[in-house]
Amino acid sequence: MQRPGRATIADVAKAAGVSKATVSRFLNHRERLLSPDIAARVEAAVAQLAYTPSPMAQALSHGRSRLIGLIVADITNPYSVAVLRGAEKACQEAGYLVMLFNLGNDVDREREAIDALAGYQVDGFILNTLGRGGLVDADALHGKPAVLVDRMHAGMHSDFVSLDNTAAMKTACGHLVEGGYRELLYITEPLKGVSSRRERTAAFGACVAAHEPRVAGEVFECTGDDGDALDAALSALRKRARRGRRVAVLAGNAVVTLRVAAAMARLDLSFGTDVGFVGFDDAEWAPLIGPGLTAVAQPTDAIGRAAATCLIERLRGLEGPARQLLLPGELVVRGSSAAA
Amino acid sequence: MQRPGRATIADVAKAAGVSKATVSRFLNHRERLLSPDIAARVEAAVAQLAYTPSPMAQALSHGRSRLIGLIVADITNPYSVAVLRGAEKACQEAGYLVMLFNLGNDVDREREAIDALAGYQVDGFILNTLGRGGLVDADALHGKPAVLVDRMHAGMHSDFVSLDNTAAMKTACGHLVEGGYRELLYITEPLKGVSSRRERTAAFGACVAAHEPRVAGEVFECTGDDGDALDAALSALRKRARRGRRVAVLAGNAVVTLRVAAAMARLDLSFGTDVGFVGFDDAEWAPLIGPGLTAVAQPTDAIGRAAATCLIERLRGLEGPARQLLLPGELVVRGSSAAA
DNA sequence: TTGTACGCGTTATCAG
DNA sequence: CTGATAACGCGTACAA
Repeated sequence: MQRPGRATIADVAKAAGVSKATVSRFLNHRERLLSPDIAARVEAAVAQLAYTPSPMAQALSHGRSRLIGLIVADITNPYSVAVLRGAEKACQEAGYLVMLFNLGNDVDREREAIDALAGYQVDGFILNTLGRGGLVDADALHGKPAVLVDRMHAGMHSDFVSLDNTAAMKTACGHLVEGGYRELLYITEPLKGVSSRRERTAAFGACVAAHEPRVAGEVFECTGDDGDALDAALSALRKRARRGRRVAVLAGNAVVTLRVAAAMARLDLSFGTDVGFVGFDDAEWAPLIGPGLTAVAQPTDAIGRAAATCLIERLRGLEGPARQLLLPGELVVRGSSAAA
Repeated sequence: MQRPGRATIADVAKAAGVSKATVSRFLNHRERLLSPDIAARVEAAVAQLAYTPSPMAQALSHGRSRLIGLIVADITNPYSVAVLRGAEKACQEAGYLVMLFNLGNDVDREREAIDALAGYQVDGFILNTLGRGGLVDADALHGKPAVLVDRMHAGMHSDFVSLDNTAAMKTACGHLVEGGYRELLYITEPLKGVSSRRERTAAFGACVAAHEPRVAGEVFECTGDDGDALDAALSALRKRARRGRRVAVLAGNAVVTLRVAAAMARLDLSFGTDVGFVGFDDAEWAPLIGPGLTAVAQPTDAIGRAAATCLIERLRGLEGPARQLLLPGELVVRGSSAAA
């Protein structure tokens, strides 16, 4: 029994009557032959002392830590949590541990986060951040590989995993148009150069253009502070509906969906009857609001898994240009987008 | 310029023309006097090379890693995320980093999680788990301190931080009784020995007893699989309301609230008019369901902070018996518990 | 006040 | 096939 920590490789070596090197080889280079009796002795000693190598010491010596740094812009965002969950699962299966760093929406802390994580010798990064706090380039990453999730950073050629925003938006718009909606309002958080927001907004514009002049569309950037502006936008939309032209809102993510739902309640408007609705992100509460909220469900688990897998492939030495994985969303139809 | 990693203490020493020990002292023992010119040289070298000590090597050598292991039963639970957020903030402020391990509701992986984290020399643990997978005692913690959050483990004398369940339940019940509700149904996830669930259930029983025979109460354990049973329980409750005796449901947490809301929709029942409602956990969507869901808001951020602070105090050497921090909840009244 | 030498636990190299 | 030995980066007795 050891008093302080766990058994070390030296303890095992002593117990087995061999050298530390032999023990190390027994564990790491099983392919090379060891004389059977020595192997047996080592194995017994390892088992008896319940020996586990110290990842810290391994990291120091061998260079790899089997740690993956996951940086999230805002852990409050259910999307991020869902992705994190998928990534964590994949990492654990591959023998990696995740170190989480939450930016709490403080853009400037991204550099700090990377440095802190790099200090612990993480083998690579999964980044779900804005990437605006001081140009996160390959250099700032301390030469370690990274995978970007949902948000592309300008001038960074890392692997990238995300929802296929263009296709998803096309599906959502198509569904509404088919259901008879003719005035579409896309509500998004302020673009601020966030790639996913820009992509969705651009795709929205393209969809509307494809149906013009039968369909009209508008974009509204919605901040958290200014509920009045949102109310105004919604009631304007409602008023603009004339001659049976039905109106609908598309929400850029779950946060916006919540804001829209609150505004609808304030204005005493009903989903589906007064205003059609489709939102990105299918939250657990989506079926319970009004007649049920139609949503574009993101394959968050798959996105997280893909990000982790991608990164681990790189860690295993995969070379080649940056890859882009765009995963398809799924439209979950509920009462809020009922046809005429 | 270093090719591989960052500058090491040796690089700084060389650049300043001193020994590694001097550099180390300059950083760690500022109180002791160093000759001013040497100090200046070291300082300059440190700045110029942008030197940062490797936490890994520090951990290996000095024993402490400035890492805190946070083990969560289920990261999908918004409560856990909120607590995590508070804990993470406090940790960062104190210079600690959080390593997250998510059990994904797999009880048996708790031991695995602790061992993995201990391998990385975490200085202590924050545990939000069931504590049933193989008796997590002080021994299994590798001698490191721990703080329990929300769920007490049997036979473990660690610090404990949680909502004051008894007081919160008393407030919730009192509010309903005062509002004229006379038939109360408390719906909880299966108790399974989870301390917080048991406490709330016990407190519910006590509250009902205090008002008997004016008020009647019942407890229903609601699994995720069996929606029919929940529907039956709800419609039974509804039927049992006679002679103007109003009925209400209390939900043990946000997950249950979601299930209840779904069941209410299936049965075409309305919150507030048909059935009163108060739920534990005030989720962001609570105001948007029906007439707004009355909720017991937990001080999740404070709980997380308190847990982290508690642990860090122990890490700094605080002795003494295990402490219990019970933080008060806040009742947020909305339409679902409207008075007669 | 500063430098030397060693230990932390592991892996890799190089002899044997 | 196996055993010394030198890193890895840092803190700290101990010596000067």
